[in-house]
Amino acid sequence: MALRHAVLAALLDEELSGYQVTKAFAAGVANFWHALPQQVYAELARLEKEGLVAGREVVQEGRPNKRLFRVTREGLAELEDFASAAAKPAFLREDLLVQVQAADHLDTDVLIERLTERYAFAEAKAALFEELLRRMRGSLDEAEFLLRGARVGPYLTCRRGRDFERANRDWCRDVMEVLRARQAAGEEA
Amino acid sequence: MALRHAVLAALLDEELSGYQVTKAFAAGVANFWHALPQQVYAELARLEKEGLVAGREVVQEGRPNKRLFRVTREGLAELEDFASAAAKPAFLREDLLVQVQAADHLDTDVLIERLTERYAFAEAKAALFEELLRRMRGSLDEAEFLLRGARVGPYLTCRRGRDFERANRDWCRDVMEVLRARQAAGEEA
DNA sequence: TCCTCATAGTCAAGAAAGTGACTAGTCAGT
DNA sequence: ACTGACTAGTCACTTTCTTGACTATGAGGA
Repeated sequence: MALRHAVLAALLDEELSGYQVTKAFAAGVANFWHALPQQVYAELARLEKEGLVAGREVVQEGRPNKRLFRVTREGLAELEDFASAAAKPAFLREDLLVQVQAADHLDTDVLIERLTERYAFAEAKAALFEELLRRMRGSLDEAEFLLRGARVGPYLTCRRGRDFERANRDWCRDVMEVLRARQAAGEEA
Repeated sequence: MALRHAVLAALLDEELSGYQVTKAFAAGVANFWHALPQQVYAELARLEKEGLVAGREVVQEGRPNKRLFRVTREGLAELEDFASAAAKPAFLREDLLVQVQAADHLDTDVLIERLTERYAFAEAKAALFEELLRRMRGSLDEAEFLLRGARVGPYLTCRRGRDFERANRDWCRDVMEVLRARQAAGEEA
């Protein structure tokens, strides 16, 4: 049930609309958690019913009205509770890992296509995170920001996201190199 | 539906019992996918019903009988199909990331406890993967094994697992450093 | 003018994953 | 004699996640 805590964490620093929260959890920019709009709205409704977040209607002109949510005192207590319990470590769970696991029994060229796609995706996502980090830092250099900046939490998680995608990119590169070298060695024989 | 393909991939190189497959997917040694015994057995049953794996009973003395499974031609075709479609990239989805995201609103000492736990876990798991890699390599050095060893697939996924846990460990270390430095700076002021 | 994108959501259904409990025999140690 | 760990599984249930479709309005471009 970490989505509920992820939503709470997202709302800590500013009041956001449900729509804005869904954007934060969207595929491209999910810097610390990912979820679809339907999940987010459902979770917000549950959180509001339980009094962990409070919503208020904001009437807008030129576009649909929206509801802005903020975390209540009870919501913060819930988060503190969550943080006080041991976090369960996550597992790597990638389709591509399954495909590479079977590499010795599959067509190398097909696998290299998959790796190339994943490489490009990882590269793009790492660049996006890098850009987000730059914006969070503002004019400060990193060491300065980490020591004195407001809100390092989102910065630190974003950095993990960037490094994760960099690691994915590098792994894809290495695996492609290995597969190509073996292919060449095989043809030679 | 990647568990089914993960199970197929696990059975590619050798005939295994359901129990052995559950061990391969267990928390400690899940080098490319993770699942509980119940999930594994259920998936094996489904795969057998669909003719993607074939099981045979092996009578044992001194311990319960077991069923050994192997991948059929249809099963391999299914895996090839799976590999020919684009793999969907996974997201980082860690409780600890949610906790760190909220770092600016939570107690630093509590968070450092969580980070210390995760650090130790990551370190242990990375060491386990390292040991597995050593065993897979045997007497060959890595470059030699990657070029000429049999079955590099499992080796490459295991390496990703090791690097993932190393990255987790390093991130935990860095985050703790940042949080401690801010704590010290705050007390000083 | 039509088409698409962005805002701001909602509903229903299904697949996948996780939890807890339980059977049953063997072996090693206290 | 009892306890706990290992082998080898199974049943039932719940939560979580994903898929797909659908409602509105307004702005900008071809």
